[in-house]
Formats: sequence, structure tokens, C-alpha cells
Amino acid sequence: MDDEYYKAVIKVFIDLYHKGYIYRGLRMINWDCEAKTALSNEEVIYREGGENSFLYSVKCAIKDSDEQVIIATQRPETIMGDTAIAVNPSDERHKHLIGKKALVPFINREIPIIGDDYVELDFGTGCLKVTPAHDPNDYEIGQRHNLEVIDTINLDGTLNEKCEVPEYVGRDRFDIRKQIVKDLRAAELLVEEKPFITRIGRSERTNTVVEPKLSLQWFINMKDISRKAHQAVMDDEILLYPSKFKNTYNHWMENVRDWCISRQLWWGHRIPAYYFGEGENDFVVAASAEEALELAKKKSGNAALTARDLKQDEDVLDTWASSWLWPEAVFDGFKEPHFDEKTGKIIEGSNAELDYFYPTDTLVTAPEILFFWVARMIIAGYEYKGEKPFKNVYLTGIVRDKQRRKMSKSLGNSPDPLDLIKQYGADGVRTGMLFSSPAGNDLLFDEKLCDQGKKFSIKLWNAFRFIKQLKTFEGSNADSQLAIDWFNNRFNQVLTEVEDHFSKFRLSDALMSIYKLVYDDLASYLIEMIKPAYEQPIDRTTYDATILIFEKVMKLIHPFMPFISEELWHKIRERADNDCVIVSEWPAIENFDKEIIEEFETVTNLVTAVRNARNSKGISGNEPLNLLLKCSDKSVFDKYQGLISKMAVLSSIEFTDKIVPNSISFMSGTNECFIPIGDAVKIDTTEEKANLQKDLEYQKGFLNSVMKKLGNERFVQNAPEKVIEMERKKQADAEAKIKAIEASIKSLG
RNA sequence: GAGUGGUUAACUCAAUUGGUAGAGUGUUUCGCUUACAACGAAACGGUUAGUGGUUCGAGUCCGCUACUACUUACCA
Repeated sequence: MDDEYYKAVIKVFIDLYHKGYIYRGLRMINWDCEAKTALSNEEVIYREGGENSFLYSVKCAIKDSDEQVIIATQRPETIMGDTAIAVNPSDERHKHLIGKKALVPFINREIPIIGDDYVELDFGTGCLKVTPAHDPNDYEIGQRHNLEVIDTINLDGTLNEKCEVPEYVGRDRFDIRKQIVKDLRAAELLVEEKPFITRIGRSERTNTVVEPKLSLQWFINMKDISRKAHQAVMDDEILLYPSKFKNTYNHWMENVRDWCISRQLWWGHRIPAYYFGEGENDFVVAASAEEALELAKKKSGNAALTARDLKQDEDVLDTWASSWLWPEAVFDGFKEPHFDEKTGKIIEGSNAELDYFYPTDTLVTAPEILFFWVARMIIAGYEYKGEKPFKNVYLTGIVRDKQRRKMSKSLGNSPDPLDLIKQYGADGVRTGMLFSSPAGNDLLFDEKLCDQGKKFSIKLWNAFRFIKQLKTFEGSNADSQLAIDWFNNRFNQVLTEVEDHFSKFRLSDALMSIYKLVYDDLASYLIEMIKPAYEQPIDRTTYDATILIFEKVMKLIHPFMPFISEELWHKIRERADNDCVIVSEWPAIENFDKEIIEEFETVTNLVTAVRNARNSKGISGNEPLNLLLKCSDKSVFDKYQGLISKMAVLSSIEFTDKIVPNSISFMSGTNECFIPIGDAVKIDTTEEKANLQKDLEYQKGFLNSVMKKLGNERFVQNAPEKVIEMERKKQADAEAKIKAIEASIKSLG
């Protein structure tokens, strides 16, 4: 991190201190008594299944009463630090004691008996000793009830004089535990001692039991400073993708806790606080030691202070206390002359770069740092720039292995990307990942997806190779023109879909639309339809149009497959070196004719039906067949007759108005199709009939359900026109199909 | 414990304001047909976890149950 960034972090600390957001407060930390160091949560290890320990029940006398309370504890050595006994206020056994005073064993200090919901009714004795200095939960109870904090344990794990028992002072806490159990027993205060499995933390470094310990830390008061950041997301001023994270964000911001920004680490931004005495307020906050000295002289009233009398805080700042300034600091927003230290704001109009880029469009990051980083950047953005730092936040999924474990270096379950790239190609790996990355959902990594990506690039390559090797002749072809027309309409339809997906950050969906455009529309239909006979040239009009289409498709693919699309872009046509697809203009959506696309669906349905009929009858795919159609509207089939014949390998298409006997019959939509066959192939009429009967029953059932719905007065009244119309169409289709099937069955005899 | 998601085909996931569930992979059948067998053509495959409710209509909204993931605390 560079010097300017460092200065920015310090400046912000000082600014927040002056604004009154920063304060010093107590916080429970994990303390390793042997290494004499604080540990982060990650450095504390919990043994699986817990550890063997004892739970001791101890009698405590109640002042001015013959009654006693029995408390349960695993750590009797902390008894002298107790400052209250808590019971659940709804506990019938104990609630009458609330408000009385109990006496701490041995030292007879008076402590209050309080009521707190935290206490479980059915754990231990129902009475909880509260030791705010040595237990995180007790500390919180102490906060709620304003309890005294008595820290009886030294940094090295020995007891100090605050425990008030001279024999205990200076001895290790675990020695004292044994000793105190003896002493309690001798004093007849020990009621019970039973084995207990506990989950205690041990230091990763020294394996000693971690001691929860209160220590003075630096905090940012989050309540006021985070208000705008909370609101901005709730009001959709900043959009989270997927939006489900809005709930999570809301919950966190509503219950925002003060941010402890000091850390006990050996590296980081050192806290710019300088102490000149032992008192609670004997410190100053300043950017440098020199400034600190001046301030300290003033604050202490001691003009004789020297630099040696000042001691800078040993702690450093939490790493997020620097990262949260990233959107501004990256443009030197906190550097002179852009930052006004008096107002604590970035001066509007003083920084061209910042003005231009801020707020940025989209932040892409992981959901696990939504609060650590994202929320805090938003807070800092409003605090220092007076505006949101970005408009959208795209939260990616976390890549997991097949056992749903997070991919991580320490587990070693992350595949080497270079190996993957070697195997599947960079585009293949990239596309593979994108196939399955719905925003915010975890992604189970599977090499099969990379393989699919690889195959996709091979498909593109082969399609290109085919187009490129074609020889051309001057001329045109009416059927090809129909195909080109259709594809261009279809292209715009897909482009519209893709744009919609992109606008909603649905990257996998956008990719899937393009993938299908390439496989289904471009490769399976367009290329097959314009394909000239073997080794024959193609007419130039069609060729040129196809090249244009290919170029458009490359543009669409480029964000997903940057390498192969660029390569093909340069191979498909002679170009200057700087004429690259990456800087080419993204295709603009043009109007598309829905009717043409629908017509074409009828065509592909028919082609599929013929292929299907061949398949089921075991007729070879390249044996030309005669097709007879019995349909109400033959215009579409007329128009596309040439293309249908080519795709379905037909020698002729004829129209008829009656059942054709001695033929393979099947339906395509509501159209009846017949392929007459000679005596060479015998049709198994019983099987055929059975199949038709089955279909007939299904159609009748379907019609029945549609009729039921349409017969429902409330449906007809309440449902939108569009939905009703759809139902009517279903009805008509089903009726037509039933009629046709019945006729077919009849014709079979 | 609390909070927030999730549970849809064999697997991985979609389904944008409630309008009758789609892809990919896998499987099966047929086919080396002229760019592609690292392929093509086609088929099979779902009481949307369970349960109750609201609605003409529920994968979608609400209640409960079970399981699961994440975040955060962890039991004197």
C-alpha cells in the first residue's frame, strides 16, 4: 500500500476522532497467557467433541437471609471476579431473590442478584455467576446492568491482588482452580463436582487454554454514521444483485454493532494515538509525533513534555479500516488539496478523476464480505464524498468443490487454473465457470462444465472452417435468402433477451441464450440450410450475408470467449491489426418480425416430426421420402417448401385433404403428416393403433382440464384476457388433434 | 442459540409482476450423412421436501414440520 493511501487512512481516523465517532472502550479478546499475545478468532482452535472438565456447584450466602443460592461454574478461580449473580426473571425458583445481595465466597463482597433473560432455566442450577472481566457473555450482562468489572487475572495467567485473597495472588489460574476447590470443600461450600464436556478454545500457537480477557480497544460508533448507507440500499439507490442480500444487509444494518478497529498485529496502520500519562484521557490523536507533542503539551498543561514522554499506541488498524476508503482513496481523494480537513469532506470539483469516475457503476465481490467491506465503503462514501460509491453490487457465488467445501489454498482442493487452461483452453474454462454462475449462488466446480466450454469453442471453430472454405459464384438463392432473413430476425430476438439478462446481471442466462443461438439456430439450421451440395460453390449473396451473421455472433460471444472470438474475427475477413472484436461496436437491437420466427417454428417442428418418424420406423436419414400434408393452412409450408425438403430430406411435399392409407402417419402441431410407403415396409398396425390410442387419451384428458377451467365462471371473469385466449387456443388445438387422431385410428381399420 | 437463504428431472442449476415447470450434463435408441464422432438426429425423464391455508389459478404468497447452507455468537 502506498504512502498516500496510508496517510488517507490516518487522516480519516483523526477526522472521525474529532467528529466524535471514535472512542475507546472495552472488548473481550482471546488472550494467550503463555505467548502473552492476543489471538484472532481464527487462531483459536476448538477440539472436536469438546474436552473433559468439571462443573462445580458452589453455595453462596445471601445477605440478611438464611437462604442460599447455588451457582454452577467450570472456572471457580474466577469467583473472586464475580460482580453479580443472575437468574432468569421468569424462574419461579429464584425470582424472589432478585434485588437481594449475595456474598462472594471467601471474600464476602456483596454482589447484586439480578434478573436477565440470558440465563437458561434448565442449565446448571439456573443461577449464573457473572464475571464481566473474564467472559464475553458476562461482559454483555454487565453492560446491561451496569456492573463493576474486576479483572483478577494478569497477562501471564496468574492471579492479581484484586482477587483479595493474599494466598492466591501470583499463582497460576489452574493451580488456583485446584486450590480453590479444596478450600471450597473445606468450607463446605462445594455442593457438587461432576464431569462435564466443554468446548474450550486453545491457542493455535502454544496450545494453552485461551483466556477471555477484557482490554481497552478503539471503536467507531456506527449508529449515526451508517444511517445513510442503510437507507441507500433500502431505497434501491444502490442495488444488490441478487436482491436477496438486501434482507441480509438490512438485518445487519439495523443491528449494527460498533466497529472495533484496533488489532493486535505486527503489521498494519499503527493507530495515531499518543499517550503522555497513565490516566484514561492522557492521550492525543495526531498525524505525527511532532503534532502529538504540541497537542499533548496543551492537553496536559505540561510544557516540559518531550517526544520521549510520548508513547504511540502499539495496536494497528483493522485491515477494513483502510479498505473502506478504496473508492475515494484510489483517486487520491484524501490528498491535499482535495480533502478539507476542517469539514472532513472531499472538496467537490477539486479532483477531475474522482469526479469523473465516482460513483462507479458496479462492484463485483463475494457475499461473505458484504458487511466487512461493501457496507463500509458505502458508509465512507456518504461520509466523505456525500454520495454513494457505486450503483450496483454484484455478489458472485463462492466456488466449491464437489463435497461443497470452499476452494481454498489450505485445503488444496482448488485445481490449478493453468492446468485447466492447458486441458480446456482459456475460453473453455472461462465459459465453463460462467455456465453455472447465477449471481450470489454458490458454484459447484465440475470439470465437465469446462469440457462443455471447450466443445463450444470447437463448435465455433468448425462452423467458421466450413463457411470459410466455401467457394462462391455470383448469384443468389431464394431459399437461402429465407433462411438468412429468419436468422436475422431470430438474432435480434436473442439479442433482446441477452440485453435483458445483462441488465439484470444474469450472466449465465445471457450465455445460455447465446449458446443456444449458436448450436440450434446457427449450426443446426442456418448452416445446414444454406449448405450447397457437396463440393459445390455457394452464391455470393448468401455467403456475404453469412459472413455478416458470423461477425455479429462473434460480437455476442466475445465477452464470454474473448480469445477464440478475436481469433475468428481476424480470420473471417482481412482486417487491420487494430480492427478487433474487443473494440467493435456491440450490435444494436433491431426490430424483429415475430411472425417469421413463429412460422419458422412450424417449419422446425415439421422437420423434427419427420426425423422422428424416420427414427421410430428405422428409415435411414438420407433416404428421400414423399410427404403428404393435411393441413388447414398450407401457406407456411408453401413458402418454406424448399428448406423443409432439404432439412427433412424429402423428395416432394404434397398437400391432401384426406387420410392417406398405407402410410406412416404422424402429427406436427395440428397438421397431419403422411409418408406413403410401398409394400416393402410393413406397418405394425396394432402397435401403431395402441400408440395413437394412448395419445388420444392424453389429449382428451388435457382437453377436459382446459374445458373445466373455461367452464369456471370465476376464471373467465378474473383471469386476464391473454390467459383466457391461451386457454381457448389450447382448446382448439386439442380438439383438432383429437379429430385427427380419431381419423387416423379409423383409417387403420 | 439467533439471523438469513435454500430444498424443482439421476446430477448441477433456471423459471423476472402468481397463468399451468425449462436448460446443460448424464442415460437410451439410431446414425461415421457432405464443417464438426471432441459429432449429428431423436427419445425417456418432474405429485416442484412434507403439510395446511389464501386464490378462478401457487414452484412462486402466508403458516407449521423436516432437512441443509451461510453469517454471527456459543452456553455458565
